[in-house]
Amino acid sequence: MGNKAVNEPLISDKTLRTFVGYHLKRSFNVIQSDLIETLRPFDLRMLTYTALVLIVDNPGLNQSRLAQVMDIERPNLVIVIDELEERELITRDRVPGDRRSYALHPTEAGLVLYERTLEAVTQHEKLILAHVEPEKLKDLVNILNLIESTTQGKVT
Amino acid sequence: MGNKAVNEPLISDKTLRTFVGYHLKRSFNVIQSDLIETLRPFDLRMLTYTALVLIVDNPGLNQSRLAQVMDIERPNLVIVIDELEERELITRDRVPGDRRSYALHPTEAGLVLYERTLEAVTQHEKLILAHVEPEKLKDLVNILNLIESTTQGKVT
DNA sequence: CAGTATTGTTATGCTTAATAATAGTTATAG
DNA sequence: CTATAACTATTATTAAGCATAACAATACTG
Repeated sequence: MGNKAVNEPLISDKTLRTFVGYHLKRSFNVIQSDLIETLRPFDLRMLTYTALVLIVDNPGLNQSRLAQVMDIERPNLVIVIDELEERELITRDRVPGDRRSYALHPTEAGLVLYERTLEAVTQHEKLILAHVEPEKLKDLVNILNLIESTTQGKVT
Repeated sequence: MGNKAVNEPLISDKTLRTFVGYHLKRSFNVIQSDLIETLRPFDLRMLTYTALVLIVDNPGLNQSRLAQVMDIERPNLVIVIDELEERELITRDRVPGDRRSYALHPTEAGLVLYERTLEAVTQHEKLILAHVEPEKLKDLVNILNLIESTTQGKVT
């Protein structure tokens, strides 16, 4: 009997807590863990999911542009696109004007998966943020947009 | 002449923007990029820096406890501690009561590096967040704390 | 046409993070 | 007191995420 915690001296992260980045990381970790679990049944990782969503929302875009928007290097996108193509969720279509690049389009299966995951992800995020007032979430996003705009402006 | 952007069709991430996690990640990336650059001159990575700070703030803690607070697995902490020890920034001291564990303490050099990096990191974060009102940063941290508290409560 | 830029790709390395298995040590149950 | 369980640190291995260098095919430009 007796709580185990009595043996565990409390650790202070007071210095780290003075950094906004530390709080951002910890909060993101909570959301990310949930997202990974949410995507698991669909056999999607965060990157492949992000790519799928962007391809559905912007059919016909090429890999360079997609990598730019996703803020990753082109080489890293290749395996993501490979995977989506192998699973027949998207197609790499040659574009008449430029034989170097591919136009990326979702397949029917891709669209179906998009719809189903969108619903699941939306639902899960709603659940995990249920205890935060909607008003505060709006404020949060507004402030985060301010921080984002420090460097990034690659997306409409 | 002529803006290059006319050739680049605008890409929409409107679906992703409906997710708070997406904004969290993008904001964190801005801060993280800056932090990595800030730590580079000190030859510290984020993990080693975090460990150093926590050891300075909580001298004598052991690796299990530290891993718990840092939210990583114990095996992953070993190399971090190895590196800090090799650079003589911390010591692994045997504890009289329990010959299994080590008590981690900062060395003089560790304390000095701690002070110097703390100043640099604080300064850099202040700069990168200069265009966000202090009031909003306070709100931000409060809301992030709410989100953090969803799952995590390992730290004082 | 010659030289340069772009697209996609391969190869490679680094950082972060997880799991499995192990040795040494401590705690506990019978 | 001995067998078993639990804990600490470690090694090895794996995978995700992200970066750079180099390259072939194609397109652009002076």
